[in-house]
Amino acid sequence: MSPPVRRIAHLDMDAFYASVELLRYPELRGLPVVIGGRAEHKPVIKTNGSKHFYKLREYVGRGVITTATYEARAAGIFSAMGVMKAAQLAPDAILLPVDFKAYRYYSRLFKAAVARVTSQIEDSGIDEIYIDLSDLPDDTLTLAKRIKLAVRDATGLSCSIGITPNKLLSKICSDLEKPDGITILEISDIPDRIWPLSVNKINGIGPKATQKLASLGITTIGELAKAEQSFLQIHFGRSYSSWLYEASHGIDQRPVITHTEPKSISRETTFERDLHPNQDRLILSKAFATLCIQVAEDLSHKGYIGRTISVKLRFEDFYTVTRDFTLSVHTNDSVLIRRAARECLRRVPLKKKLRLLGIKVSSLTSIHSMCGIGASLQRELPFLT
DNA sequence: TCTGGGGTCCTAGGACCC
DNA sequence: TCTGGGGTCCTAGGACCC
Repeated sequence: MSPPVRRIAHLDMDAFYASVELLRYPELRGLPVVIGGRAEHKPVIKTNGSKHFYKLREYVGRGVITTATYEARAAGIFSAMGVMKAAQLAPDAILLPVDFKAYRYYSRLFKAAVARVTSQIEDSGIDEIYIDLSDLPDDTLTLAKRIKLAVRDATGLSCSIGITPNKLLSKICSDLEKPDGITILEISDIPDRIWPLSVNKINGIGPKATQKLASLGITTIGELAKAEQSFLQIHFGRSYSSWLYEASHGIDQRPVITHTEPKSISRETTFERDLHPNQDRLILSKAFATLCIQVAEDLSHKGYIGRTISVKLRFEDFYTVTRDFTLSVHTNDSVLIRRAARECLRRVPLKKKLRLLGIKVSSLTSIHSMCGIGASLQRELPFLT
């Protein structure tokens, strides 16, 4: 007997960061607005109460777009595009700085609203979730409408929902009727609705795999589904090729995971200008110390200690290296983290200018889980007392 | 006009142990 | 003197995602 067909929803907030900003600045509705760049481009409130918004053409320097309103997307602007490039496409688009505190607040609001419908929710980033509706009595369209209404009531924001028998298909479908859409698909709809789409619509097929597939004459999911498995295996290896086959046929058994523990906590920063390892030594070591302190604070706020410390360096030519060092004990102490990170740094030849510096702590364990440990171990962990 | 910051997962080689 | 696998940990890099 085959297992019962599941009903898995993927909910994706529409242009989330930009939409949150429009709640704050409703006068910008209908205009091309992009979120990104550095913090100093906050709107200026004039003495007569009117606001001055920065435009893309006024921006100088590094930075990328994180979100754009649908009006700005119409000009060809997308996430991860350099701000300077976006400025060429739409010089008069409004530029707002990112405000993660606000987005996290609205993220909590919409997730809490959905949680009042069902607790079977998997977090999948700040603006999207998977929901397992299998055990709910109502029909699928009714549930989709109820969830969208709950999100709108709680936040004033719209979202798009895809509902299919699994996460892979639902993730594709939530994107099909954006914004404010509902897409419900069954397995039998795959040839008509999924196969015409480009392979990169599959979550897990990124730029590299897309390019490689294109070089093999495969651009749509349907073409991928018709490819010989032995042919794919030659080019992608056994594990990835069998996943490609299953994905293209809409096969995905992954459950909705309602709770996960973080695997790593990190901080990194891209400098305003590339820094020379010697001439800018003071600036660099200040940044290095700050990152260690920030990671240590993040760890203790979130209640974790870790024992693998990593540094990440990105040079002026974008070449990136990482080094890590595993301590014998877990820690959230910035001094221990800095000491280990410095050991990592000594293993990197510093010949070129630096663009980015990052610190990561992994091999995490929650301080909660350490509560029952014996006295001998506690002596090793003085920061717990 | 180059390309942010926070993550996850996978691969692969070497050390080390049984 | 030569020849084994299996399992786990550590380290480094890369693809991918939001």
